[in-house]
Amino acid sequence: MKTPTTRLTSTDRRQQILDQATKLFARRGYEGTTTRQIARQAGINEALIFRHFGDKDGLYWAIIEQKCQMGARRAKLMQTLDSRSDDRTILATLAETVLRRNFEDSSLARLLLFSALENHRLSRRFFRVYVAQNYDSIAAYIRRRVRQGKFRGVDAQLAARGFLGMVVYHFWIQEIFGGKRFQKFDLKKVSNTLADIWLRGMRSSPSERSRQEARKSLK
Amino acid sequence: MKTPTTRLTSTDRRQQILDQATKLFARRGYEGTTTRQIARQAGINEALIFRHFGDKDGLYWAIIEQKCQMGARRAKLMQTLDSRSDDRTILATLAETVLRRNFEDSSLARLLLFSALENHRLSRRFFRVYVAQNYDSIAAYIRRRVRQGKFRGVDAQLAARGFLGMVVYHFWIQEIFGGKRFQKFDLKKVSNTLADIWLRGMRSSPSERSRQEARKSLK
DNA sequence: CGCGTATAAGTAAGCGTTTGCTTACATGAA
DNA sequence: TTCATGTAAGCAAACGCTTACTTATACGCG
Repeated sequence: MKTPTTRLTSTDRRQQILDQATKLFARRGYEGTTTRQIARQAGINEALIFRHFGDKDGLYWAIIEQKCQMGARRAKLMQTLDSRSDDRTILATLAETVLRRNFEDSSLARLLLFSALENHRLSRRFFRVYVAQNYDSIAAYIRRRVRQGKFRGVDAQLAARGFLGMVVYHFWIQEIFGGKRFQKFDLKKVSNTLADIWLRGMRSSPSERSRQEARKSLK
Repeated sequence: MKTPTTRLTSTDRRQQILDQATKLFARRGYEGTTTRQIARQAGINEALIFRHFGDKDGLYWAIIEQKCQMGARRAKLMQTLDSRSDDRTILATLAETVLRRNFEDSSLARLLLFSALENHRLSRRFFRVYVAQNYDSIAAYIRRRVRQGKFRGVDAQLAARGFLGMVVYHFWIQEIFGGKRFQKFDLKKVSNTLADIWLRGMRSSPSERSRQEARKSLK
């Protein structure tokens, strides 16, 4: 009866449970996933989950915690914004990276949405790491370009939200709402088009630019 | 013990259950809401729910069905796009209306998101009525303006998605992700700013416009 | 190196509770 | 009187979680 399976170390097993649970929580949400499902998916006894994580909530926390650490480490995505390329390249690259990452593995996005919708207490840090932080980076970039007279002087936070909005919303529509069943889009085309619209919308017109330069030379 | 309450007619009671259930499903999702909660919220016995709707799924269907009918009827929101105002007014008004409606009652948006995330089978029609249809209206508007030489010739579907993306994403961040706890925004300012960015990004430059007119006169 | 033992990985079984849902009965309105 | 509105009570299954128990494995000791 007993299949003498090789035992895993505590950390390995912990990680395996974490991985399987992440998949399920991302697919069906916290309330929609049972600890029994997770155990079966991981091929282990349910009790192991509780030994490792205390309770279901603890498991969920551990998942978010892990995703946050991964997110903090990979925050260098936003280094794109410091590159010396032109604005169009920077923004199209940023958009393409965000889209590609999410399309390759939508579980993080789904987890974020689920936790925001159904479990606000747990999701605040999640939100800060994956959403608010990115805004701040983009907003800082925008403010710099405004100071340099390249962008119009609009609310940087709002403009940043506008850009990410275009990009992330497109992903959500395609992936979460199933829009991809009706229409497919070329990733590069989407990135370029959206970046282009936003950029033209932000660039200061020549007249504004000369006014800005005039103001500068006064000081 | 018995409080001799006045009885409701079948349709009235049905509607009352629908209303209360909508609130709860919007707040906690399908899996996160129990039929007992709904009964208590409506101040009735649980069995009444099953008499009216068969089972929990039937109740959820009835809610989505009702919301879809309401959505189909109010599709005239998009008539804004046919008004004779200038583009800036049209778009800012559209944005403001979408934002105001959602901020006043976020339950529809939450319901839409929840059903997309956790119950894909039920959500397709929902998606078509509340999302896809709006795209088509805006895309048609864009194509018209492109034909008139006022907008650049970008993919209309994508551009429409970009515009709604900016607006709807802003709402989601504020309301669903709790962004409003960190920063509040003036509704009119948001609408105007986002509409402005998008519009400047879409307008054809004078050189393009003259080229377009040259092409026109050739025919 | 072999070996016994402590320790932690892993399990079977089932606890009390809640879940969606049903049944049998009461009661107000036409 | 009739019949649909409404309820009390509870069922089987599934829920999160615990307990009591095996068993593989790392490791100190001779």
